[in-house]
Amino acid sequence: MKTKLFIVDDHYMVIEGIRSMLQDEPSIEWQGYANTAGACLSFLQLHVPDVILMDINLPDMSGLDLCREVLRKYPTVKVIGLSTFNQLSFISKMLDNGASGYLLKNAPKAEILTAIEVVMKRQQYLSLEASEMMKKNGEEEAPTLTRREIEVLQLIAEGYTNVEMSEKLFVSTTTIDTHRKHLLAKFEAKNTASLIRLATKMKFV
Amino acid sequence: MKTKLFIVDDHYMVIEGIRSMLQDEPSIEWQGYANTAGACLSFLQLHVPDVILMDINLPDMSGLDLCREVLRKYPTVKVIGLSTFNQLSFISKMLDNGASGYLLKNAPKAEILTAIEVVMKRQQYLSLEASEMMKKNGEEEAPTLTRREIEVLQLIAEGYTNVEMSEKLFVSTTTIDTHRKHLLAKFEAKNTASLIRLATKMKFV
DNA sequence: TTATCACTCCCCTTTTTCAGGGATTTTTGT
DNA sequence: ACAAAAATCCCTGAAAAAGGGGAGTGATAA
Repeated sequence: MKTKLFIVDDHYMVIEGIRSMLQDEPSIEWQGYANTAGACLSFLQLHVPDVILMDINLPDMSGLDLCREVLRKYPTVKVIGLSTFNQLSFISKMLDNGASGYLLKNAPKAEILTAIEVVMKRQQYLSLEASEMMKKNGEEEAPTLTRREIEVLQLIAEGYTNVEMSEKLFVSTTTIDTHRKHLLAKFEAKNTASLIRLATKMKFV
Repeated sequence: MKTKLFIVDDHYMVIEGIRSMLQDEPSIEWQGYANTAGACLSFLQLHVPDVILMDINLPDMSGLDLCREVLRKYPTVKVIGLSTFNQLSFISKMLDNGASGYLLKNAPKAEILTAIEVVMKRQQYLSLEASEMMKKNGEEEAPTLTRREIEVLQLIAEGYTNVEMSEKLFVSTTTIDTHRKHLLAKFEAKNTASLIRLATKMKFV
């Protein structure tokens, strides 16, 4: 029984690479690829693969959202996240959204095959390098922010003062101050500078 | 006369993709690939290709430095930078370091061939999407900072206050304050928050 | 039907940063 | 050797942020 494989990635080179590596594998049935989340969802209306290799960064939708969406509609599909080193902060969120595993884009052929085998057995596959990176970077996990906090955070990063924000958002300056305190607490930052640095690294800004 | 092609990228999928796309091209002679800057330099001692496709991010050295190093030793080589969208800020630096062109990793086969042709004619190849992105982001140029200013900037980003920095660097708090004023002026930032945001985007932090 | 959470608002105090100056001493490049 | 750039130090006053409290409302989920 061949494993039906589909790929979503906006880099032709990556798609070509995987296709070239796996097209002669007897255990794999290459179903095709999509460059965008939209193209992926369209394809799934016609064919449902066993495994989807999915890039974290897509032009029209984040891989996070696409993953959730796909699994909501087609719960039997196994999703394996694809990423490069510097995007590891997203991976745990990807797993939270139901992905069965993740691979780094420098994975050799054997590792890709192993990952597909493992997730087909309904187990989780985590690449070694990546899970090590997770431990290192895992200490600084991105906090959960509310809508308003994200809004304020982004205005702070743009250089707005509390007074300016209060005028822009039609609330009191003390309200902004409260949001600010919550932001500092959630990021465990002692001042605006470290807050913005952390927020930028965690892609909030 | 075939064009001798070599690739430096730490993602197997990208290497496989390019190899698969170009291996049957009559105009291209595939010379091989390297995963690291070190491996690349070793290879070049034995064979000198016509064109090198070079990723901006390598594990052991930045593509910027590798590009400069390679061109210093082998000035006849043409280097084409490879990148994804979010690394465009590096591209202009890559060109400054002597690269002949750059491609995005979602480039189709035809574009890669065009790029190789163009740089072989000693012309520069800039991918359309990327050069557009350059224009947008090109307006905010990174200012020139002194050693001390970079030092202070990084400490600010880590959350140090002026007093803490003055103790760490064994200077007066007023000195730190002066550096800080210069930083704000150079970045045209009105406060610490926007300073750190800009500095992070420009890779100072 | 209570908690819980997000959002809002207020008080007070202290610390830190910003905005203006001005000025001296090292480095560094030519 | 000399000019330019960098690094150092100082003053004052105003503005902004941080630290520490408390508290009411509305929505929503258990």
